[in-house]
Amino acid sequence: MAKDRKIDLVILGLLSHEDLTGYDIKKQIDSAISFFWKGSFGSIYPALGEMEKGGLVKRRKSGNTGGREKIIYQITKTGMDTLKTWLNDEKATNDLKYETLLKMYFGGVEDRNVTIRNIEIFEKQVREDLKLLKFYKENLEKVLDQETHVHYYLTVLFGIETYEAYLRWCKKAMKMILQ
Amino acid sequence: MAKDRKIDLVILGLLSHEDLTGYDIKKQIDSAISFFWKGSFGSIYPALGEMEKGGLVKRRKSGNTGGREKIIYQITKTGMDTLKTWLNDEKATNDLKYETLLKMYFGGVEDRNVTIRNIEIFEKQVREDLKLLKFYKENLEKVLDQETHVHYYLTVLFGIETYEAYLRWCKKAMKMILQ
DNA sequence: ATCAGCATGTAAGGCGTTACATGATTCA
DNA sequence: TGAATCATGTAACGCCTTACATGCTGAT
Repeated sequence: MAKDRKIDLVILGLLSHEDLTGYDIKKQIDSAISFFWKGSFGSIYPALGEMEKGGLVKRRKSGNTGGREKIIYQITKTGMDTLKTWLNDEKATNDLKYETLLKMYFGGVEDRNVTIRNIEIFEKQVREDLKLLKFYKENLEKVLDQETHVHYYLTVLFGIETYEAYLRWCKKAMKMILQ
Repeated sequence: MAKDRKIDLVILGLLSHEDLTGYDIKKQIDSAISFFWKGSFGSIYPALGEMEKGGLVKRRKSGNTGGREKIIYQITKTGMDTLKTWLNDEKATNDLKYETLLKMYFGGVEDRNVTIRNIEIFEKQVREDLKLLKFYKENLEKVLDQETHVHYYLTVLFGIETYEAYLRWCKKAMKMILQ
């Protein structure tokens, strides 16, 4: 596996639950984990190819119904070991880039209305995302008896907790700027 | 200026307050804004060079005391305009990559002790960072009368608010896993 | 017929990190 | 004298995004 490429682990993680096509992987990244990770086709397909060469995943014989090719990938024993090794590795980098905060930090060169506007834009986005996260939460609560769903639930809880913190900050920040 | 390179804006933002060397810029990135933005010499020096060509920054005549060269950069009128245009631009991408959450999401393939350990590692880091953020907060409160410091203060408040949310999540998550 | 969604893949280019190369100054 | 800090810069390499190229299937 490539040295530091996290997309490989994301793919292995998804494949550890069920066999998927590259297209399915993209869809799952865009829905369930999109608020804390991103991935594009241009990174997924090449990664799948290299991982196949490396023996981390393999193609499953697919019942091609005469249509366009459709490659369903399956995780191998080696792939599963790689995933577990990573889970047990104590180092984890959380790489956060808030352009919004950059605009706060340097906002002093402009009129305060600009900063106010930037807080409003952020707040609007956060409210929308939070709504979605709460929807996920409700759905997961119906199936929490299954072990795997507890892990999904934890990430959703994380999202809700931080997004609510964002909203509290918006309120405080607005108050400070307006006074 | 390069199309989407945010390091340029960071540099312009820092130079809008005071003239700095590339080395100074790196130091400021590593201290004040490190919890929401990163930057290395390998990106700062080339960016400064290109921005000079583009007329966004210029070299200030420096009193070289016979020692090693030391280039002090100054923001130009064009640079200031670029900075302001960016501040007024409504789009801002907050790009978050939490490897910790990835490990939560896929934690189901391993024993729950692994997930517990990963939460503990995260919590330890958060506690340390939070201590530092609170130290910054106290120092800023002494100089809050100055307009610029209000903007710095806002980012620190953001950090504290979210890091405290992280800790609340750690507690909840631990409880869920242990039950 | 045509459009959205399914499906795979490549190419160009941008951005960034790490490691390396170089050398001065200051302090123990 | 040696280490830490100040100071600038380049080279190699890796990773990712965007845009493009291609074509099937099913619904309207």
